[in-house]
Amino acid sequence: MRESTGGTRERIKAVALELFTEQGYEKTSLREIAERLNVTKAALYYHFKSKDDIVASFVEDRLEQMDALTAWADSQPATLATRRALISRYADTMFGGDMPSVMRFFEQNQTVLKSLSSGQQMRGRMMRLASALCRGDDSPAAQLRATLSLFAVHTSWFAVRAPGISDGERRRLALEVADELLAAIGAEPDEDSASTSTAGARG
Amino acid sequence: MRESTGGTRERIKAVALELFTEQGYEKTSLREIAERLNVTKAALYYHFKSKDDIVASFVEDRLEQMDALTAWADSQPATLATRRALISRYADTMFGGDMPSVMRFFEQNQTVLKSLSSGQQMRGRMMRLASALCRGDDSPAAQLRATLSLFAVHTSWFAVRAPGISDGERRRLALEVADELLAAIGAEPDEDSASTSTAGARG
DNA sequence: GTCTATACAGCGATAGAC
DNA sequence: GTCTATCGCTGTATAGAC
Repeated sequence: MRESTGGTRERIKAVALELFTEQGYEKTSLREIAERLNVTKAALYYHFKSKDDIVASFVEDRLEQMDALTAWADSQPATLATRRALISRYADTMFGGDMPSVMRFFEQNQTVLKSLSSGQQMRGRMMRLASALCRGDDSPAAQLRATLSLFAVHTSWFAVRAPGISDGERRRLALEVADELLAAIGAEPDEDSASTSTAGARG
Repeated sequence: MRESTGGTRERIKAVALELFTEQGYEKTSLREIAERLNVTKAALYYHFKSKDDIVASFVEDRLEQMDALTAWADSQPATLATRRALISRYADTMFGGDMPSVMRFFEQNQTVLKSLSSGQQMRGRMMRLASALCRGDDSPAAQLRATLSLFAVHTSWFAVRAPGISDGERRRLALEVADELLAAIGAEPDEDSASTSTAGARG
């Protein structure tokens, strides 16, 4: 390992992630982070180029995770079973996995992440995941359903207001609703869903 | 009318809404707004108590709009038809209505609005709308479905990446998916959806 | 290589003059 | 109703101690 002084860099990451998630990126100052670690603001600048760079540091791992997820999906047949397995694996990374906290941070800081480069990368990965979820059906309805199924996983964290509900139940609930959305992808359109179908060429 | 100098207050509101939506609340400075109006920062403080207060000013109208929507829903029978009519009216305020721009601002600034008082009010109204959407079925699944149906309306703005798709088509699409989600509310559970059942094993 | 001290321009906000 | 001047704070940058 490269940290020689007891992993100050890792401690910064941990505290920053906690504070950013709790009170938001913009409302958390570097002074606040530094004080919590009993160092000065400037010390942070030895370990990170900027405030944004702190975010980038703990987003990178997550990017690789999502890339792996997308790559796996693309190697599977474009069936409902694959879609369901994909959303289930995605839920694993949100609920049980090694870093659900990073995703909570992301969910909490959507706005500011739009202007952060790492946020835009994350956004791109999200869209690619949604694309993987509706492979074989690039209709607008399928795109919307795929995106909403990802949202179901995110939303189950705060939308469900039940007294003593557990994380496991939230996960199961999210997948139940997500599965229904995914089941409607790839099915033949029973209505006039033709509309503007210029049959977009997708890469 | 109360504006004597040509409606400076209204001009501030208009410029602020535009900039906040375009580049985000935190990344827009009062100096930027003031310069655009050829006044100084301090002049803004005659018209508004704070930066937050500018947001509150154009959020208030929207709150009343949502209150009216919720009140109407509560006066109707708790049927699927009511739910569908409600989400349709909601989509009207997002797409065709008088101020879709305010909603776009909201969608763009979710994070910061969590700490703004007007944002919390808005959040509360959103939850009440979701509650109205699942009246008669307070199961966790129903709450999740109701929330997602609102998200379907929001999400259709950016999740659907089709070349020349129109606002009307986005609206129709959003309602198609939302209707499916709403149809599953209040229906008798055909599975082991017995709420607190600890049987979470899904494969 | 790790950190402190110090400085800077810009921020939201306030006080008081015109 | 709008100004100038100022406050404490922010993210960022650099010089230099160990």
